[in-house]
Amino acid sequence: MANAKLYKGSLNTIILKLLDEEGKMYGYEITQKVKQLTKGELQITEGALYPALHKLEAEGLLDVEVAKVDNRLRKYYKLTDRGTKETVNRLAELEDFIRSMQQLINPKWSIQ
Amino acid sequence: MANAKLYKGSLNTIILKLLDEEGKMYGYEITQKVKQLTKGELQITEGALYPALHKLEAEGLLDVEVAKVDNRLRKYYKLTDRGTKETVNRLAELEDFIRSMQQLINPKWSIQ
DNA sequence: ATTTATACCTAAATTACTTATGCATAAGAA
DNA sequence: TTCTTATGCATAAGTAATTTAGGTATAAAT
Repeated sequence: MANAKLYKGSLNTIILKLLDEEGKMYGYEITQKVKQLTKGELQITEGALYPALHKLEAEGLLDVEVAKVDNRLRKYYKLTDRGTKETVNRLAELEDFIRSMQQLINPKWSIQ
Repeated sequence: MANAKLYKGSLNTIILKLLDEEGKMYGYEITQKVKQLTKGELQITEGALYPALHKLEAEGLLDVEVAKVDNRLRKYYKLTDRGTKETVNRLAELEDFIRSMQQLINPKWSIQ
C-alpha cells in the first residue's frame, strides 16, 4: 500500500483535528505527523495540503504565524475560536460517516 | 444530519460490497438499502449511482440483466468473477483507510 | 386528480484531489 | 566537492467523483 489515496473530503477534517491536538503546526510537520500516525498508510501531498491550509485560513478557521528556524521559513497554523468550534462539527460528521461505512462493509463491527 | 455527504471514492466499494452480499440488485434497490443500513445517514444520489454502475460494468466488474416487473424496467447487476476478486481488494483498501482515519481522529479506538 | 414512490437516465458545474513543476536552504553521502 | 536527500514553501494544469438539475415513464396512494 505504497501511496494510498486520500479519500476526498477528509483532508480538512484531519488538519483541523491535528491542530486541535497539537496547538500549532506547520505544513511539512502535518505531512510527517500523518505519515507517522498512520504508519505510512496515508500520504498527504503538498499539492493538496498547502491550498487546503490557505483555504481554511481564508475561511477564518486558522491563523498563521511565520517563523524562521535554521534560516528556513515555517508557517505555523493554529485554530481560531471559530476553527475550534468548527472542528467539533466536522469531527462529528466524519465519525458519523465512519460509522455508516462500518455498517455497510462490516455490520458486526458496529454492535459492540 | 439530514443529508450527509458521501465521501468521494467510497461509492464504488459500497456498490461492490452490497452486490457481493446480496447476489444481485438493481439501482433503486441499492439506494434504498444504503439508506436503510445507515439509518438515513448516507444518501446515494442517482446522478452518482447510475454512472458508477455503468462504469463498473464497462470495466467488466459487473454483469447486467434486464427484467420487467409490474410493467416497470429493472436492471439487475451482479458481480462478474473479476468483480468478486476486485471486491476483496477494494474492501481491504477501504478498511485500511478507515483504520487510518481512526488513528488520526481517535487514537483510542484502534487499541481495543 | 394530484402527489408520491418506483425506476431508469444524462449533462453541466463543482470540488478536491494528483501530478508536475518551481524556488530555496541544510545536511549527508559519494 | 559535488550530488542527493531532507526540509520547507508554493502554484498550475489535468483528472475524476461527485452534486445539482434536469428528463421520461408507470404504479400506488391521497
